Amino acid sequence: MAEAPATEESRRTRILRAAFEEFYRNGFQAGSLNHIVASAGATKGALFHHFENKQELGYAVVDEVIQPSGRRRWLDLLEQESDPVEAIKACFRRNIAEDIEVRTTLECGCPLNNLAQEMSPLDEGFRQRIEAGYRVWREALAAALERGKQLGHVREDVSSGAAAALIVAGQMGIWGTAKNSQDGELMRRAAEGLYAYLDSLRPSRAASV
Amino acid sequence: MAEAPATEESRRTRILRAAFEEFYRNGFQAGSLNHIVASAGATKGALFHHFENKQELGYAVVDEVIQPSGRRRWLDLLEQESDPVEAIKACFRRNIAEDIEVRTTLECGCPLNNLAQEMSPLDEGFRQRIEAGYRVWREALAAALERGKQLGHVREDVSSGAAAALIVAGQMGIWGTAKNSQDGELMRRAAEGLYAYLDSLRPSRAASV
DNA sequence: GACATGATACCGACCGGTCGGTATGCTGCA
DNA sequence: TGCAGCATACCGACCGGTCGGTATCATGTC
Repeated sequence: MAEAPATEESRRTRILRAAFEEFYRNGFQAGSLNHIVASAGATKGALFHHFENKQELGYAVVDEVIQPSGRRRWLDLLEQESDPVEAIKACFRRNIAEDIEVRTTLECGCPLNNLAQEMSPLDEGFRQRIEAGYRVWREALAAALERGKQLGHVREDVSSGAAAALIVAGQMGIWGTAKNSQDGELMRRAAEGLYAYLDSLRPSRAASV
Repeated sequence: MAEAPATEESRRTRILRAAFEEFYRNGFQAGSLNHIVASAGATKGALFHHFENKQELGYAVVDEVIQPSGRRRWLDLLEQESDPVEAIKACFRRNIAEDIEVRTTLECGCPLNNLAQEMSPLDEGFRQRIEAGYRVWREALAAALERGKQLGHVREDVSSGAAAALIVAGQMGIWGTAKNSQDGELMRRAAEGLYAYLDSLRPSRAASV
C-alpha cells in the first residue's frame, strides 16, 4: 500500500501531467524539472526512474498527452461529418469558443505549435514527432476534401493538398494571433476570414445538387 | 584604441546583432548573454554598459532589428502597388522564395513570431511591442484592401478586417509550417492555398472593369 | 507457511556547470 | 580632471542529472 492516497493516478501519470503544464506555460527549455516534481508531489528520483532524461520526458508529453488530445479535438469530428467544409468550420467554431472561455489556451496558445516553434530547429526528435502529428492532420483534411468532391460539397478544381496545408497553417496562425494579442474578438475575426475561404471551396450555387 | 579593428560598427550594434542571432536560434530565455558577448567579440561589461539587463536587450532587438526588417519585407511594397491582391501575393512569393533559398529562415522561422509565441504569456513588455507590430501590419492590409475596393480590385462585401487578420495569421502559420516540416515544397503549397483565398476576394469577372 | 532472492518504485542530498548580473578598475579622449 | 566606454574578476542562484540507499512486493523453493 504505497500508492497515492486520494487519487488513482500513478506517479508516472502525475509527473507527466505536471510536465505538460510546466512545458506548456514556460516552454520546454525553460521548464524546470524541480518545478515539475514539486507540483506533482514527487521527487527527482521518481522522475528519473520513469523517464531517462528531460528530453525523453518531453517526448512522452508529446506522444501521450498532446497528440491524443489534438486527435480528439481536430480529427474525430472530421470523420463523422460528410460535408468537409461544414465539419471543419464546426471544428474551428467549437474549439475557438472553448478556448476563449477557458482562458488558458487563449493565453498560452496551442501546445503542439508551441513545442513545434521552440524545438523544431533544436531537436530532431521533437521535430519529427510533431511533424508527424501535423502530417496526419493534413492528410485527414485532404482526404475529407476529396470525399467532399465526390459528394458535390467541394469544387473539383480545388487543390485539396494546398487547402489542407492552408487550413493547418491557419490554425497555427489563428491560435498564435490569439496568444499574442490575448484578444478573443481578433481570434474570431481571423477565423471568419478562414470560414470565407472554406465557403469559397464550395461549388457555385448554380451547379450544386 | 579600444574600437573594433576591421568593422565600422559600434560595439553596441555588434552586440545587438549577435543578440538577435542568439535569440533567433535559441529563443530568448535559453539564449545566453555569454554566447552573445563572445560572438560579438565583446565583454559582459560592454553589454551591461549599453543595456540595462537581458530584458532590455531583448526589447532593443525587437525594436531596432526585427521590426524595421519586418516593415521592409511586408509593408513597403504594399504601399507602392494599387491592386492589394496582387501586392500581397507578390510579397508572399518574394519572401517565400528568398527564405527557401537562404535556408536559415526556413529552419528558424519568423523572428517576430518566434518571440511572440515564446514570450507573450511571460512578459507583457514583449507582448505589447510585438502585438503593436502585427497590428500595424493588419491595419495596413485592411487599408490596402479598402483602397482596393474603391478601385474595383476587391469585392465590396469582403470584410477587410477579417481578411487582414487571416492574412497575418496565414503568414504566421505558413512560416511555422515551414519551420516544423523544413519542407519548402509544403510551404509553397500552403501559400498556394492562400493565393486561392486572395483571388476569391476579387470581384467576379463579369463585373470587373 | 516461511523465507531468501530479486526486481521495481521511490527518496533526497549532492554534483559540476551555467546562468544573469555586479563591483571595480583601466584607458583614452574632451 | 572627468567621464564615457569598456575589460576583468567574481557572485549566488539555479539548472539537469547522479548516486547511495530504502521500502514494497512478486516469486520460487523448501
